[in-house]
Amino acid sequence: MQTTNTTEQQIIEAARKIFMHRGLTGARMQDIADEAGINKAMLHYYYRSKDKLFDIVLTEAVDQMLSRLNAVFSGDLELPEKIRSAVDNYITGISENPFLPLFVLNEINQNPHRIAERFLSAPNFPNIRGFAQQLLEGMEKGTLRKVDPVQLMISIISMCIFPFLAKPLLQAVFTIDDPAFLGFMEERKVFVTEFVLNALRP
Amino acid sequence: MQTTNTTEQQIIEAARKIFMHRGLTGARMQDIADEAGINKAMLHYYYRSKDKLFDIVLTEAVDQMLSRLNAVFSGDLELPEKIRSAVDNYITGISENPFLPLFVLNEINQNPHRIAERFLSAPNFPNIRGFAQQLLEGMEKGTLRKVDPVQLMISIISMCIFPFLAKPLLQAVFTIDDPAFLGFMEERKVFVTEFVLNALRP
DNA sequence: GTCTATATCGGGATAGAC
DNA sequence: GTCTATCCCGATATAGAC
Repeated sequence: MQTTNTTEQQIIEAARKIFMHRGLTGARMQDIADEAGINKAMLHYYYRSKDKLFDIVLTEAVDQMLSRLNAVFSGDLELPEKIRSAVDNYITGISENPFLPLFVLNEINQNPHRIAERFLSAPNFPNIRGFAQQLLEGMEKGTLRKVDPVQLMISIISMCIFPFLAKPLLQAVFTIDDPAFLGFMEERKVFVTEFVLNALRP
Repeated sequence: MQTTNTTEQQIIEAARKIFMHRGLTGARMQDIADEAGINKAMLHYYYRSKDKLFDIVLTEAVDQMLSRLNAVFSGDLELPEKIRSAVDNYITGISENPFLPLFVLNEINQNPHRIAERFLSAPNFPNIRGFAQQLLEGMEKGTLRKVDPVQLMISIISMCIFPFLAKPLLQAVFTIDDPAFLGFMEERKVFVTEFVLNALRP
């Protein structure tokens, strides 16, 4: 039992890459085989069907997104620092895997029930209540302007994720290349943090 | 030449519905024919191929999104009122066609070059400069906190669009049904407007 | 213009040799 | 475990009668 580059691993990695980019219906088994540098039949030998293979990739992806959400809303930092670190971690994480959000959102929209269940039953489902509680306390004390915590949480996530979803469009509109886009997202960490904290001033 | 419900029209409407929901690779010509209440062969009679049909739907969709962006950033209102009306119009517009953003973002990511060109060469490309200029003036006068106009514009759009992209997920996480979601988006119009204006206080 | 029947093709899946 | 060849089905596309 070798630790790296076993055939199963190669297949999963290839499948992840192709499925992420093309989606379930857009991906072809041949593409995955080519990407993995093996034969098409091997895919069926190790994983019985396209659906099975896809299921594994999707589960991994959902898990990964949940971990990120967790990172955003858990921990016991003070609010400003928590928001700063949340935005930072989130944008950094997605930068390493920029197709992940679109992939997950897509498949959720294709099959809401199946995936919603998977999210809710996940062991690492994020601790939303804790963050909301922390916000409410700040509002009671008067250090924060009163806003709906749910609206706020969704706004923070929106501002972090959306630019990745619309990346090619933004690049076209503002004529920026790939390195410049990364720079833009680095600046965005600061912008979003400042933006949110300023919006929450009483 | 009748004004409504010509066969071409029925086909386009059906194609729009199916393509929006399933994407290019996920949609089947049979589904479109069923939806239009006609025979599969008719699709090829009026529009030569699946690709041709898809192209028409996509072009329409891109156009529609550009119009919305235009609505957000054009006009000659004062800034607070402009932002309020922009958010309102945008959320209302997408509510009527909630699959549009995911559809467009998807196909942009599948084929960045083709679609980016289409965006940029569109006659109704939004007047971004005007809005940015308006912001800069406010910042000079000291009525607005200084921020990067591009980051701001993307943030406003993010907060309006993202909830629609993640709708099934949000519904699962917060256990809200369809009517409640609409209510949530109504409240969001006010929230986003207030949020942005407060963030821009000097 | 509208239908039925059919050709054609791509891609998922399996058989079987090695 | 790995390969080649092949099966088989679903989906696009076309032919041709009416």
